[in-house]
Amino acid sequence: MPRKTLPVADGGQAPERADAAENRRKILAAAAELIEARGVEALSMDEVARAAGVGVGTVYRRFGDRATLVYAVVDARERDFQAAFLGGPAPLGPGAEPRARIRAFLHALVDRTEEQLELLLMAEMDSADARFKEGSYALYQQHLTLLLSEVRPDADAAYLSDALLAPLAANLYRYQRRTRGMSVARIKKGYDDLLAQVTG
Amino acid sequence: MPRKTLPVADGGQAPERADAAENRRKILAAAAELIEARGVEALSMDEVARAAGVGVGTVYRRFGDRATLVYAVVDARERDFQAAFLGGPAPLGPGAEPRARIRAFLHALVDRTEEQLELLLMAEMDSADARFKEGSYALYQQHLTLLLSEVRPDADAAYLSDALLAPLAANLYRYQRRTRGMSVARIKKGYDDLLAQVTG
DNA sequence: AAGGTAAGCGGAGGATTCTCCGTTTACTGC
DNA sequence: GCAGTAAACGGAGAATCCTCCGCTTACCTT
Repeated sequence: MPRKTLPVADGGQAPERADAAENRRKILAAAAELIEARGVEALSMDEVARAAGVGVGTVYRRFGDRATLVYAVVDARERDFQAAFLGGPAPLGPGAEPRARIRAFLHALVDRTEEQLELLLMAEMDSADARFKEGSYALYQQHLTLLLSEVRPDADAAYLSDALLAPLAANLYRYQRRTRGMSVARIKKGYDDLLAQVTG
Repeated sequence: MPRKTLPVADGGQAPERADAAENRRKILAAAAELIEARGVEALSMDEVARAAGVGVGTVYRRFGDRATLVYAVVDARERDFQAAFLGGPAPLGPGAEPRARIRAFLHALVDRTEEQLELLLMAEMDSADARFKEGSYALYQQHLTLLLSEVRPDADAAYLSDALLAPLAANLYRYQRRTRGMSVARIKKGYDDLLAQVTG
């Protein structure tokens, strides 16, 4: 039953040979281009392999599965956002008080979910844990945990940040927007209320 | 590209012919049995069809896709839980004060997520919105919204209940439990803290 | 109770994802 | 340089999901 076999995360980080690195670049570029051109829905692994000029086996060795590949594309697109909250200007970046940074961070995250919705959705659907394992989730969660622990040192900041990021799961977000017709403003307002309660 | 085509929810509710209803029953029973016997991972639609004694096309006409079928099985298993919070004894059922009911409800939901994790995971992965569209999510969300609006009439209860249910998404829950090693108790405690803040 | 019709049925086949493993290639130590 | 080895490559093929459409059947109307 080859439908899905979650690839075991290999603990050791072998330094990756030169040809392998080159192929990773080619594959990533090809995937990004194909998505740009025809949408995520239409992205097939065979096609990516052909466009990148490698065998399909190579695509799978580098990226494990579809979801991981798509997340890699998302990540590449988000590099600048990540730089912004790590080292950019306040209130997103350092300098502002924690409460303000948390708020700015979550609002920004709502915006990027809105923008990348299609991609995120596709990636989430293909693999149960690519979102957490491969995507930038770990980074976001860590960032939020740190900020929260400053504001509420008594609480389980790690759990709390999971809980605050959870409503941004692509499938829920899409359901709220498309099926229930909630506006982006309403979602942000909902977050504000939540934050007002949680961060005091 | 036939990988996925979300079935359009047909607004009209044609009353379903007798043979169709019978086949639905047979398919559901076969699916439940196969899952029981060999796990969700190994469940193939062709196999379900064969075990139920119908064509594979019939399975798809009745249930649209894998996710919907799996959710139907989950729902069948959860009938009693649903009865418990709708009409059972307090604090889950009516009679207790809203705050206590909310707490009992979420704790119970954590337990059922723990129990049905494999099934929920599989169903979530196959379809982006089967969880919301087909599963009992709507019921849970409605219930929670009602309780919340009693406690916090000023807030956006609908959004808030989405946000409180979001951490129970199977993929996040599994990640917390398996990869990060959080205990069930810790998760419940996290909820308690959240509730203490949100419901005052 | 007979005829008409909308709904249901079945299973072959297209499309896709991912695995497997024999062959090729980049790096290391001498 | 050169040989040895671990890593990477490629693509055929297995497994699966879901669609399509010609045939069949339950239900309603008269």
